[in-house]
Amino acid sequence: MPEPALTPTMEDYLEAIYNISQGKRVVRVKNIAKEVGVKMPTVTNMLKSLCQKGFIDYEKHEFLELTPKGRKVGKEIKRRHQIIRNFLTDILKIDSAVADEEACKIEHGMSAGTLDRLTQFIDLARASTGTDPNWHESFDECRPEDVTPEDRLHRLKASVRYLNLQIKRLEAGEEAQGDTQPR
Amino acid sequence: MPEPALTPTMEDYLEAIYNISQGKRVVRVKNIAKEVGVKMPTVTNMLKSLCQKGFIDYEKHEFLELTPKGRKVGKEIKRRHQIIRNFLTDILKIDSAVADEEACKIEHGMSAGTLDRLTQFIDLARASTGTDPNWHESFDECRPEDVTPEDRLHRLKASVRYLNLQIKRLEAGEEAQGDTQPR
DNA sequence: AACAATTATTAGTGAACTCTAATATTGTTA
DNA sequence: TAACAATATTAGAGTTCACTAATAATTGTT
Repeated sequence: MPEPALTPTMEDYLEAIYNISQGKRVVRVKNIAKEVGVKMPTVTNMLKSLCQKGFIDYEKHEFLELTPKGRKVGKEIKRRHQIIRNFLTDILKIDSAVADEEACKIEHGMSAGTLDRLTQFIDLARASTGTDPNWHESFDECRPEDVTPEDRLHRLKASVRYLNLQIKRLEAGEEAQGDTQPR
Repeated sequence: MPEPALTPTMEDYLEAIYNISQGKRVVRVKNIAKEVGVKMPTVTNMLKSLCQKGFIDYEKHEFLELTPKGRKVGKEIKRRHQIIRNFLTDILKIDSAVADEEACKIEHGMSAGTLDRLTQFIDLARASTGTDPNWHESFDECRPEDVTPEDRLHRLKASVRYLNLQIKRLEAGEEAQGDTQPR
């Protein structure tokens, strides 16, 4: 049985409906149109299609609601959006508006597995800000103009020393472990 | 003057043509079809459109070539693809095939600025493997199946090679550039 | 209750991208 | 070179998603 064949566009609509239904007591065609960035007739068309596919309950001029199936999708897409957005703003320090815009386009192209991985990464990177000021900090100031070549050279050499130590340990059959956090 | 209005799909075709023209001496409709994942008539249609827009030189049954304009686009999209792919495989440790697939979908949604930022980040994360034992290590460990010591050794050595190259470049007074940003 | 304003739907169109089936061209080989 | 195989194009059609213009339904106001 071929799955519902949900297009990225449809996912966007479901996400929009999900978002609106969180903030307002009724979901209006007008609101969806604004959120998605299309005209109202386009929304009406899509609503028919989503209804027929079982993602929303919809009868014209009446209330419109996500079905459980539709809500699940909407929620998932929103989750993806936020994870990607977080990565862009918190890690890459991209401007918030730009991050939102790009998250919209990216969110349909990543699998759940990759998203999970990205989440783990963000969490860990955040946690690391405390334990190691280096990487995160220096990434902040890593804009071409900010880091002097000497700085960078210094950092690179330190890295090489560390890596060579790790390699030596590994080759000696030891468990390679960070010395600040032995487990 | 409104820009050429290049759709993501068109970008994919230009990337494909660019890739093929790197490996083979002639670019065939058949090859493009395979690379993009469509049937031949679909390619023919697109070729007309790309030719009309000035991205390729094309006359039916004859040789087909990217124009400078088209080559620029193809190269840029390929660059994006590789940066994203590198992030997915090297940082998130996503399986190579999956990474490729997802890079395809994501590559059209990110601005040049964000891509640059991501490049910087990848470079730094690689360098940080040494300076900070914590974040990167433990991130490796949250992986379902653990990395084998051989894998790790391999990776470490690659990092050292990479870093040494960077150092050499820096000491030679060159602009230090990551291999994620081939310009 | 009647009218105006807001909101929503229909009807008709068009662009982008894909397909299959049929046809044409080019290249190869006996 | 004639015939066959490989490659490419045309013709015609379908899906998805967007639009404008016109119409209808609902809601708010006097």
